[in-house]
Amino acid sequence: MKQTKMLIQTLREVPRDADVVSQQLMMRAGMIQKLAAGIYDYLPLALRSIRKFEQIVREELAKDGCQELLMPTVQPAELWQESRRWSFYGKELLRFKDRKDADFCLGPTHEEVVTDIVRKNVRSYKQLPMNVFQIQTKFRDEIRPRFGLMRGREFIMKDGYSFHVDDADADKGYWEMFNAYKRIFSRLGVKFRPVEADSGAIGGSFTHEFHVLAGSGEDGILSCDSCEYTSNVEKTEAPRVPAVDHGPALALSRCHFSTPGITVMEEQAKAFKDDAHDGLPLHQTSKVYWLTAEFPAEGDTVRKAAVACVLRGDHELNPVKVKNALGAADLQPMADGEDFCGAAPGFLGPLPQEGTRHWALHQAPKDALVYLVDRSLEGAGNLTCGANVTGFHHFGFDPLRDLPGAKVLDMRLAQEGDLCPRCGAGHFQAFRGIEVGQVFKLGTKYSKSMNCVYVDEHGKENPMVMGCYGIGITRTVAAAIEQNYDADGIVWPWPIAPYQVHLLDLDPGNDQVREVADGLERDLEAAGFEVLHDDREGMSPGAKFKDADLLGFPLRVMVGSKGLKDGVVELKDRRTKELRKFKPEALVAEVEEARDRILRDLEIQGGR
RNA sequence: CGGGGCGUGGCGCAGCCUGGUAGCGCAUCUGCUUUGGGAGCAGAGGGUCGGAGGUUCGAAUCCUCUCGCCCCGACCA
Repeated sequence: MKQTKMLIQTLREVPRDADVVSQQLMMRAGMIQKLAAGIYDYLPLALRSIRKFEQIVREELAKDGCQELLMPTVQPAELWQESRRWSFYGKELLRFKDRKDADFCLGPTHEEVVTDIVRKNVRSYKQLPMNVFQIQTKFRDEIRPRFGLMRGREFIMKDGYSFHVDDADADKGYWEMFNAYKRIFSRLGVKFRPVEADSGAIGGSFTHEFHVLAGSGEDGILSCDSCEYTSNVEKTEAPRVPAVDHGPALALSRCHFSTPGITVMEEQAKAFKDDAHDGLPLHQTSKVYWLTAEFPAEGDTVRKAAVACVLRGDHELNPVKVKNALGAADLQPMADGEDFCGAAPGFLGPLPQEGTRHWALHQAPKDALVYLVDRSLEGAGNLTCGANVTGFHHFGFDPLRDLPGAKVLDMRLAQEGDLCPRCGAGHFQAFRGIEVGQVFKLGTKYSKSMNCVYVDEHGKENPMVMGCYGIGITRTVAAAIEQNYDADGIVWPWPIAPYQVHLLDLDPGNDQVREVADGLERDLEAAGFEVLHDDREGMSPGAKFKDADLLGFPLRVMVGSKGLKDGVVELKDRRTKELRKFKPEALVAEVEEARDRILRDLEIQGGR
């Protein structure tokens, strides 16, 4: 392919509104352009990568007998009303009316439509299990689209759905897809991790996310360096740290330490001084997070509760754990915690001070006030805690003794270096990840509400058990760039590079050079390579090098009069920058060798 | 939705405070000279200054309204 014939306009400068690497590089490389907030044109180069990744997905899913179909982007409201999501789904669901004033929406996902298809066509257990998927453009009207293709409003997604006769078979289907996803991301040529994830409000079911590892990732991941346990920090089980022995139990001493004006935990700990102490270790302090929980509505009343979460001073709170443990619909930091407790930030505590709303609630029925204690504080005593009096801390605090009715649970944020609670041998390593795929066991949520049933061998009707499986196609391509770039531009993984070889004619005005370059283009294409031939005239070699670095195809071939004078052309590896020279006749064989080497390296490095 | 910022040729920006011929770099086109890490010279094309209203002899510039976009936060896959 001649570059002069291709729609590629590279930019030397970074567009002002591009704020993540993948977006900057894709815009500079002329791959994408923004059409509106969160909506992008996929120009030819980008589309080639997208199509390549789609092809990998199709091939791997075909191995598990998944069937491809295509469902409309425009969906009628009726189906969404039937599943009740028409009202539950937020504003991300873009709704509109047709000319007859009927309600429609742009599909952010296709559970309703696929369930409708299956219930209309599948009647018998003999037809199950069934697994269908599509690769389709989705639309979610995100509150704040950002990060280019990583969080657009319009994006391409592979979404698959499986239907089963029972739970056990759904589990089987789940693990089948789990393994298919491992194959897909391995073939993609990026470093990734399947991680255990929080299943959120849907609850009960299990789910894995697939993350491409990248420093710019939005999600924190902890992975045991000894066993397979890898999870999203939102969910990671934190090991129970044994209580440190702080000597014979003391009684609670109110307002024992005065540290006026010092609000930072570490500095307070140093400033806790009395006759027997000159500062305390952080693990002898405690901290409290005051939250407001809202529970699912029962009738008209929404029940709220004040929640005090007590943790060791050097531990952090994981609100997702608290939310799940309480079964809360919503959990927020208490908006008016200072007023509630009667002290300034830095001096809030779990023990009530007379005359405050906290004090009043403390006397009242317990379900409006909940005390939670992290399990790493079980058995701990002689601690400090905020006094709920500005400038003061109590001493001799024993959470379980002093907070009657307190519940003990794991609610701390696990961190790098923590002992793995699964195997008890390894320690957590931290990664940042970009979520590009998810496998989810749905259960009967949709089959029940939409009456998607089959007849079993006893002639009895049962709801099908469902699973759903997504891969963000466009997001994955962007994530691959987030993981593979350098100061000069993109460094494409071979399997999704728009082209594999960038052939630079450094002297298009020179007939001999042009002939050799044209010949090499033909030879390489005949050997099965995808070649972009930079035949642009009147451009300095330096400019072509810069563009080639930016576009980042794995191999670069350079043909110029300088080299041909010595009878050689050059081959450069984009990633290693290794440069080799040889006769033009040897090029195809050399390129083949380089490809084999690159693919071999990918197999070793990719995945885990 | 709360806070902050920005809209000026395709891209990046200046001009606005203090109203008076719309400018610079990149990109594009023509010619000549160049040619191994974003070449030089000469010339050319391209902008209703986001939109509407107002003030004024005169508005990119001042005022009002409005639309769009970006960042931080909350939300979400």
